[in-house]
Amino acid sequence: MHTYAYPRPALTVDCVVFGLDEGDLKVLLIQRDLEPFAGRWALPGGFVRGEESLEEAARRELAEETGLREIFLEQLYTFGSPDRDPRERVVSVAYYALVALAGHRPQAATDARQAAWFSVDDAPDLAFDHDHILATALGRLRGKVRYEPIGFELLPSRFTLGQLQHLYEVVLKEVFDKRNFRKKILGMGLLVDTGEIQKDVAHRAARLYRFDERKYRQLRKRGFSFWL
Amino acid sequence: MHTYAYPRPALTVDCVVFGLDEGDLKVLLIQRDLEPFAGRWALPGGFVRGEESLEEAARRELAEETGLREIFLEQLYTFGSPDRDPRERVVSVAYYALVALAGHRPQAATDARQAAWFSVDDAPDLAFDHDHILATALGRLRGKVRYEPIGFELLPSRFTLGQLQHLYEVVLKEVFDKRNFRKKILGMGLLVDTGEIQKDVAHRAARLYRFDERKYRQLRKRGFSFWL
DNA sequence: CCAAAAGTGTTTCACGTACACCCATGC
DNA sequence: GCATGGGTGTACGTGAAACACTTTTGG
Repeated sequence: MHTYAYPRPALTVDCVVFGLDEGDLKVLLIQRDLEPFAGRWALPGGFVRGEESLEEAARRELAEETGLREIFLEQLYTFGSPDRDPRERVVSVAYYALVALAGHRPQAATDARQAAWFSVDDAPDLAFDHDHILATALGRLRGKVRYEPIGFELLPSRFTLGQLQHLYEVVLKEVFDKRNFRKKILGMGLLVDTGEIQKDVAHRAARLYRFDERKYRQLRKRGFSFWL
Repeated sequence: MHTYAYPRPALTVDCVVFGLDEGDLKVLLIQRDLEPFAGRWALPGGFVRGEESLEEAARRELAEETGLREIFLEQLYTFGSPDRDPRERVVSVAYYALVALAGHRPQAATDARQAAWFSVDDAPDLAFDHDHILATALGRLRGKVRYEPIGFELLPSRFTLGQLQHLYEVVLKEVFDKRNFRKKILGMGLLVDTGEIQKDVAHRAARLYRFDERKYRQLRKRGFSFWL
C-alpha cells in the first residue's frame, strides 16, 4: 500500500428489504426520479458520507427513503464491476433487511417517496445491476433461513405456528408436513407459548408464540445449531 | 441518489490467504515497509484501480505481492469503519483465498517481498483492523467448509483420505472417527480413485483420490447438498 | 352446517455413531 | 521387528419422514 495514484470510485450502499405480507415474499422498491434510469424501480440506497460506517449509511438511507428504522440488517455483498453505473465508477455495498409486515393489509405502496412492495417473483426490471443484487439477496435469505433463526424477523413478535410454517414454505418454495414441522420447531425449545390466542379469525384461533432470543444465544454457546 | 456531495473514501482490497501445510492451518502475511504500521505484518492487499473489478484487483495484488495466481478466491466482507486507517477514510473489500501447500516443505518464508506463512492460531498482531478481518475469514472458512466442498482447494489435486480427514480436523478443531469419515465421504460419490498410490512414505502407501467437480455440479442441480 | 385452519401420535427407515484389529512399508 | 499410518464391518440408537382424523370458530 503506497500513495493513492488512482481515481477513487464513488461508494454507495443499497438495501434489499424483504417483507412477508400474508401472501408471499415481498421486496421494497423505490421509483427513481432522476437520470439515469429515471422512472425505473430500484433498491433504496445512496452515497456513503464522510464519518458514518457502512451500516450506518445503510440505516440512514433506509430511514430517509422508506421510513424504516431499527430493523434486521446485515451486509450482503459488495458489487464493483467497473460498468455497473453508466455515469462513472460506483462501488456499492449491498445490505439486506427483514421486516415484519403483518398487520399492514395488502397495501400496494407506502407514502414516503414513491416506495412500493413487490412480490419477489414478480418484480419489474430494476435500474443498474439491482436485479442481480436482488437475486443475490434472495439466495442469501434462502440459504441462511435454514440454519439461523432469522425468519422470525419477518413475523410480528407474537405469531402462530401456522404463520411460521407459511413463512418457511414461501421463502423456501417447499411444502412441509404440519405435524413434523411443529414437532421439530417446538422440539428445539426456542418458542415460548405466550398463553394468548389469535383474535378475529374466521376459524379456530391459534396459540401465539414468541421466539426466545436469550435461550437461543445460550444454546448456541453450547454448540447447538438451529436447523430446519 | 443525487450528485456526490461527500468526500470519497479510498477503496482497497485485502486478501486472507489460507494454506494447509502438513502441520496446521496457515495464513500468508506480508511485512509492511511503509508507515503507518511499518514493520508490522499485514494482509496482502492494495488500492483498487480505475478499470478493474474488485476481484481483479484482489487477484492482481495477490500476484504482485505473493506470486500466487489462479487460486480459489471469494469475497468475504467489506470493512468500512471510519477510523480503521489512521491516515484517512479507507474502505476495504476483503477476500479470502485457499491454496494447496503440500509439497512446499515447512518453509517459513517465501521470497517475493517479505511474505511468510504463520499458523492461524499463532499469528502476530496485525496492522490496521487486519486481526479482525482474519478472524472473520476464519469464521467463514470454518462455517463454509462443512456445507460446500471448498476444503479440497487446500489439498493438491490428488490426495489421500488421511490428508482429507486431517484437513477437516485441523480446520474445524474436531476429531473424526476414521471409519465413519471414510464411509461418509466415499458415500457421497464425489471422490474418484485415481488408481495411483502414494510414493516415498515411511509406512503403507495410501490410495490417491481426486475430487469430481463435474459430478458435484450435476448432483447439486438435483438438490444434493454436501455435508460433513 | 359448511368452510378453514388448529391441533395431535405412531410406525418405519435411513443415517449417524461407537468401536478394534490386521496390513503394508521404510527404517 | 518396530513404528507409522492405511484400510476395513457391524450393532445400536436417534431422528427424519410418511400419514388422517377430530376440534374450534365464524359466517
